[in-house]
Amino acid sequence: MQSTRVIQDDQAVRDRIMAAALIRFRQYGYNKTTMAEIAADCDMSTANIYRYFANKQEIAGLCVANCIQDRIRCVEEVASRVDCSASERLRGFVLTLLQNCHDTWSKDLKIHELLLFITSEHPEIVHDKIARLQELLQAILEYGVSTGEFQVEDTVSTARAIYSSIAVFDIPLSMNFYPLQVFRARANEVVDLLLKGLSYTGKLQRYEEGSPP
Amino acid sequence: MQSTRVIQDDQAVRDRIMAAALIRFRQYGYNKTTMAEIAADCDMSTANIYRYFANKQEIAGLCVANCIQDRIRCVEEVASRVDCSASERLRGFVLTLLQNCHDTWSKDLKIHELLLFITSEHPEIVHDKIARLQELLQAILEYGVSTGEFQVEDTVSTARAIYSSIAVFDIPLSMNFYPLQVFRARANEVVDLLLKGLSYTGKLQRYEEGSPP
DNA sequence: ATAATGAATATTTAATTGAATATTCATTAT
DNA sequence: ATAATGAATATTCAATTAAATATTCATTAT
Repeated sequence: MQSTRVIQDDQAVRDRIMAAALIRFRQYGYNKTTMAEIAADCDMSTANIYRYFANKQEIAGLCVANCIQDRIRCVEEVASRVDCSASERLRGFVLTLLQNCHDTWSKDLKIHELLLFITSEHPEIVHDKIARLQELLQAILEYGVSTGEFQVEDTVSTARAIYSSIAVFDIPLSMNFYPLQVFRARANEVVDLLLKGLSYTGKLQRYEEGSPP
Repeated sequence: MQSTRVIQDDQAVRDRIMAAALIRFRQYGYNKTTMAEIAADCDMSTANIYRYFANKQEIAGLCVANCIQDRIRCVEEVASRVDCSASERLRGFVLTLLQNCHDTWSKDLKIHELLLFITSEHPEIVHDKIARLQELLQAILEYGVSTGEFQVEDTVSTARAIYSSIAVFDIPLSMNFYPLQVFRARANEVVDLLLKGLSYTGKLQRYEEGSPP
C-alpha cells in the first residue's frame, strides 16, 4: 500500500507541474517559459522539478502528446456518432480535423510552435496520430460497408488513400494559404468526390478508342 | 528598330545575370551568394546589375519563377500525351508532380530554400502555380468526359477537389515523412480512389436504415 | 528513506560591435 | 543618351562576450 500511495502522490506532483507548464507554454511559448517560473507556479524549487522529469523537453513532449490526445478525442466522437450515416461520419471527421488544425494554427500559435519543435525531435508522435486517424477512417468505412452505403474491397488501403487525400486539411502550415471558410468549401468538395468513389459499384464505363465524336 | 534592338540587348544582359545567379544559388544558396560574385561571373561591376534588376531578391524571384515554369512544363507534357487515356493522364500528372516535388526537396535543396524564402514574400507565385495545375486537371477531366471515361458534372470544382486531394504530394515539406517509394504507393492509391469517383455513374446505393443484418 | 532545497556548473540566449555585403549615386566612358 | 563604374552609404551577418537559464549535486528537512 505504501508504494502505491507514493506513486499516486508522484503522479499528482507530475500533473501539477505539467499543468503549470502548459499554461505558460500556451501563453509565452516554449523558449520564453523558464523552469524557474514553472517551479514558482508550483511553489517548489527549480531543482525539485528534476525529481519528476528528466528535463524541460520531456515536460513539453508530454504536454504536446496530451494536446494531440484531446484533438483526437474530438475526432473519435464525430467518427462514431450513432445517429449519423457513414457518409456523415466521414464528412464530420474531415471537417473536425480541419477545424482542429485551423485552431492550432491561428488560436493556439504557441502550441503550434511547441508541436513543431517537439515533433521534429519525436516524429513517432505524428506517425502514431496518423495511424490512429487511419484506424478511425477504417472504422467509418467498415460501418459504411456494413450498412451498404459503401462498396469497398480493401478498407485498410482505402483508409490510407482517404487520409492522403485529406492530409492537406491536417497540416497546420497549409492553413496559411486560404481562410478557414475557403478550406471548408474545399474539404466539402473533396468529401463529395471521395463519397462517389466509395459508393462506386464497379460498373466501369469502358473507354472505346475513337468511338465518341 | 533602334528601340527594339536595345530592348533585346537588355534582355540578353538580364538573362546572362540570371543564369550566373542561378548557378550560384543552386550551389551555395541565396545568402551565400553575393552580388559581387554574380557581377564577377558576368564580367561587370556590382553596380551595373542594378541597372537591370531592382535588387537581389528580384533576381531570385525570377529564378524561382523559371524553375516552377520548368516543372510545370513536365506536368503539362504528361497531362496531354496523345497516346494516353484520361485515367493514365491523371495518374501521370500526379506521379510527375510527386517526382518534381521530391527532386526539389532532396536533390535541389538549395533551390528549395530559395523557393521557401521567395514564396513567403510572394505567395502569388504559388497561387499562380496551383491555378495552372487546376487548369491542367480540368483539361484532363474534360478530355475524360469527351471520351466517355469520366462522368463529371462540374469540371472546375472537381479539378479543385482533385488538387486538394493530391496537394500533399506537391508540398515539399511532406517529403520528410516517408521515402519516395512509399509516397508513390500512396499516390497510386489516391488515384485509384479518385478514378472510382470520376467514373461514378450516379447509381447511388441507397442506404436503408436497419435493413442489413 | 524520501522529498526538497540552495548553490555550483553547464548550456543557451541576447546584446554588442566589427566586418561583409547590398544598395545608391556621382562620375566616366562610349 | 546609354551603359558602366568606383566609391560612399546602408544594411545584414558573424564573432564575442555578458547575462540568463537549464541542469546537477551536495546538503538539509521531514
